[in-house]
Amino acid sequence: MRYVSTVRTRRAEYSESTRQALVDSAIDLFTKRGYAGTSLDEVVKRARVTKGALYHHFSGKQALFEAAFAQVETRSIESLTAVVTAEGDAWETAVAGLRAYVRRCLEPEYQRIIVHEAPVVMGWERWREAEEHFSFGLLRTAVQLLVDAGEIEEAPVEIMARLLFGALSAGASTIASSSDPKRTGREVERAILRVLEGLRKK
Amino acid sequence: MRYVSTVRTRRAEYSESTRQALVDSAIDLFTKRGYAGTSLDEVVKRARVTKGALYHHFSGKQALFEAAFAQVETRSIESLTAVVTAEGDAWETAVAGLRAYVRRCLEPEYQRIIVHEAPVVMGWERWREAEEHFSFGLLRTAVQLLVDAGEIEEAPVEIMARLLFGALSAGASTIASSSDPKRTGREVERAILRVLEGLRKK
DNA sequence: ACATGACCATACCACCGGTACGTACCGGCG
DNA sequence: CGCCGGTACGTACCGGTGGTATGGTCATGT
Repeated sequence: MRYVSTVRTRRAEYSESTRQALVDSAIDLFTKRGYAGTSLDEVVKRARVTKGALYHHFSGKQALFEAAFAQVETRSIESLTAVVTAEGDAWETAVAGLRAYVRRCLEPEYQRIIVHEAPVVMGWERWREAEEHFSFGLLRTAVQLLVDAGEIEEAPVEIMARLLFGALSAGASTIASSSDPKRTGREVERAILRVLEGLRKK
Repeated sequence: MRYVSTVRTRRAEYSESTRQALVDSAIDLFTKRGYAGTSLDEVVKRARVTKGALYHHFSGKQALFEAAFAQVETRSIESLTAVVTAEGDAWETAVAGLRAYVRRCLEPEYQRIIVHEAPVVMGWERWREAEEHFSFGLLRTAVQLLVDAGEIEEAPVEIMARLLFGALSAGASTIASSSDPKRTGREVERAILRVLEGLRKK
């Protein structure tokens, strides 16, 4: 069967719908119980299909996770790019992007799936590669913009972005598990800002 | 049977030996294939015992992992405390400790078990609690010492230590997966030093 | 109209973590 | 020395899970 781009059959919509239901179910369960803790039986049960449907759309549990990963990341990118690519002072937009990213890190689905589970489930190398097109890629371009604008001193952008990424993730985890997330959130933001200020050209 | 502290029966030595063999086997396999990827059958096979022995010494796979975790961390602590508690300039010893820690992060067993797998296997909260007595506790005291010595500006030590911990882990991962680890190692060290210098009081 | 393939359900298998239970053997005691 | 209690395992088995094999249904191209 050839899918002509102009047409969109009803059957194709059904198929896409079940696929989407599977991914949504997966995101929900992976967030709550983690990768190892969720069974495919439960995923298909919530999506009201069977494993036959799952294995038709995905090659396995791993692939299902990667689809969930991509979906969560895509949702993030859409809102973040708007912030980072805004006009105006480079430093200000960078700080705004930082705040936005920290907020996103607080969402349970991002916290669990992207930050914590993905590196072990996908393997660090593959995770790194995937992140090039998503959050990390955005962060790196943001750092690059700061360097280009002469705000921070010349440095290997790749390395700096990696370190910042790690610090942000750790900060997000700290906030998420804090007994007073609001307060901790402010402290983390202040701390990261201080780090950035330390890197800033005088 | 009461174990009098002065005596050490031959039987007890055998038992301790098999326990140690199990932990060693676990460390080896967890490092190579990760937690989910290693089966208990293989662990006991390499240790030349059966699951009966394993479940006599440990309550389950999770407990075995935590034993491996503790062993790897204990090995690290011994060498690191020597560096950090050395006499001399606070700034210098902190930098030396940093170098030592980055080196340790490059060991595959530390990289995989402590940095990557532990937070998901043990759960972030429990991992955080355990790390209080190990690497992270050491890092935090190091940061505290710097603050006390007036080297860096006042700040929530807990938060700063968390961020540094995350940055260090990310740096270590970057080095480990680099095509030119030596060069990347130098760059990461320089980058982290620059971050620290940025925090330093003028 | 018929073949074809997309889409999905059902039944089943191999494997893994965990449990139940049996056993060999050491160490103390009368 | 004989008995006994408990430790330190080995063996057999179970429920559940990821993955596969097979078949059925229905839209769509020819």
